Amino acid sequence: MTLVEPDDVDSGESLSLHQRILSDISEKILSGAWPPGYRIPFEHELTAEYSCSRMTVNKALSQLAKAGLIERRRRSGSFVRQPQSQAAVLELHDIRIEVEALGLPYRYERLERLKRRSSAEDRALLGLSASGPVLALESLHFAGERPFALEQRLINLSAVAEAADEEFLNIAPGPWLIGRVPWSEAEHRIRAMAADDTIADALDIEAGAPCLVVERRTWSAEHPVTHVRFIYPAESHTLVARFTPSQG
Amino acid sequence: MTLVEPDDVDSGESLSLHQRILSDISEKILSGAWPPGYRIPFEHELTAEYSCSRMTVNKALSQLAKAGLIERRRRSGSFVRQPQSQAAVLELHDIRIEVEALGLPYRYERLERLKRRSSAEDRALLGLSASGPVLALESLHFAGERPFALEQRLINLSAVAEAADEEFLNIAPGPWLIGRVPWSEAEHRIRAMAADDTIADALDIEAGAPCLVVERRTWSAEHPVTHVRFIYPAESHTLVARFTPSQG
DNA sequence: CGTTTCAATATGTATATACATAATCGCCGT
DNA sequence: ACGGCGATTATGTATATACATATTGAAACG
Repeated sequence: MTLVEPDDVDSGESLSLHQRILSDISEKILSGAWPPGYRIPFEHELTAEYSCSRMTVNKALSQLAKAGLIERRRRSGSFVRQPQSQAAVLELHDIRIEVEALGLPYRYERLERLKRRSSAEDRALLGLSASGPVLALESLHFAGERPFALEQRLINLSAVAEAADEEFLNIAPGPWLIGRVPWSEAEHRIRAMAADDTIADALDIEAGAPCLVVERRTWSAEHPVTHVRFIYPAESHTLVARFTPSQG
Repeated sequence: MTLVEPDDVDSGESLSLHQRILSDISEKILSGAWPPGYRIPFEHELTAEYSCSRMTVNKALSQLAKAGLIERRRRSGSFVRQPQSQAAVLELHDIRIEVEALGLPYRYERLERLKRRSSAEDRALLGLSASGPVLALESLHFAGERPFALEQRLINLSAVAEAADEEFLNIAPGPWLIGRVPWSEAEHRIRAMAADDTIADALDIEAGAPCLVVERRTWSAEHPVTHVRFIYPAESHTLVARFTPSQG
């Protein structure tokens, strides 16, 4: 199997060896270069590959195993796992589900789609250290006739290469990503915000009106996958607001 | 500070040293013996404590740091972190929120509360290796006058000692646990089930009627915290059912 | 021919060691 | 006093080594 020589990927600034092995291998798995069932190189081969000790390789592989990307079998080697079934890990805030739970018809509309090299802001949002290609998407989710949520999403194309070929006209990025990327961790942030002109226009509310913003960053084995920001008009969507303080 | 001598905790069967250090320390943190801000022993002290090498201690502490239970500062030591704010990590399937999102009045009722030594089944559900005290709770969540969901919960008292003193008459276990236990990982399982007599009686449906079962296991830094099973009558709650296959 | 045994192999865990890095403390000179 | 600078200290990362353990595959045996 053709492995990328470590020298070829030397664009990374000053990651630890351990981190580099980890991200190299996750990238190969997430990109599909190493499909499920594929036997990844033995520890002693990777030792030669990266010219480092077995302990370092072992630490990285153990971490990948803990993250669920690979499965390790004594005497046999380490194998890429089947992508985790969707039932195992739930995606929160699937807008379709939220909308339909309210008994309203759901509709999705893609507004913008832009492939670009990650800006500093993109990297901050995604939690990326190095620069690379990203896909920026802006979409609207409707509940009946009314705009229900504005979605601003960044997809890390280094982690999910196939997203570059998807127009996202008929499918929302969220559902598309589920099942394709076995995400291992997610971080949420919720806050209130006044709608600026762009948002107000998109959501058909008044500029300055309060909005609820839910941001989620998703990783797959230390590898940033996506950052998404859902913006809800406060009046039409008080649901998530109850998460914040109360709980009495 | 008085540390529990490793010899005193020798009831563990054959955990690796690394695992033992990890669970010892998480237990102290989760039980409150080492409060937020407390400086845990230095690596070289733990080295003496467990008579092992610094590498082993280091690996365990690094893992605890990654899980968010402690914060490590060079030259200063390692410190117990403030429990993660509720906004940082969302609790899914909070029944109150689900019910109120439907526009119905919410009510909670505790049915049973039983403190016992964990059975084999309890341990399997929680993912515990060793035996220990657990709290078994059964509760009902109402939407208006109708039962909305039956909750069967196990709480690992080794991880959440204070739960032993709570009657859970006026507060549901879910909200109670949030904010008290900084959970780091959760696993979900969704399936369909026919209601047996007990469930049918509790939910006021016919025996054999289809139910949706959502199970969640929660960990805090490798430490099993709780297992909960929500049982919804299929007709009254089609929301989560949409998670399963479709997504086309 | 089927079963048992044994050696080979890949991972699992632990050790001792070394050096890098960041943050703090205290000394010292102005 | 005060500000800078170096020594100290705790963690971060990596190495080489050793032995344990599980599993496979093949040889030995009844």
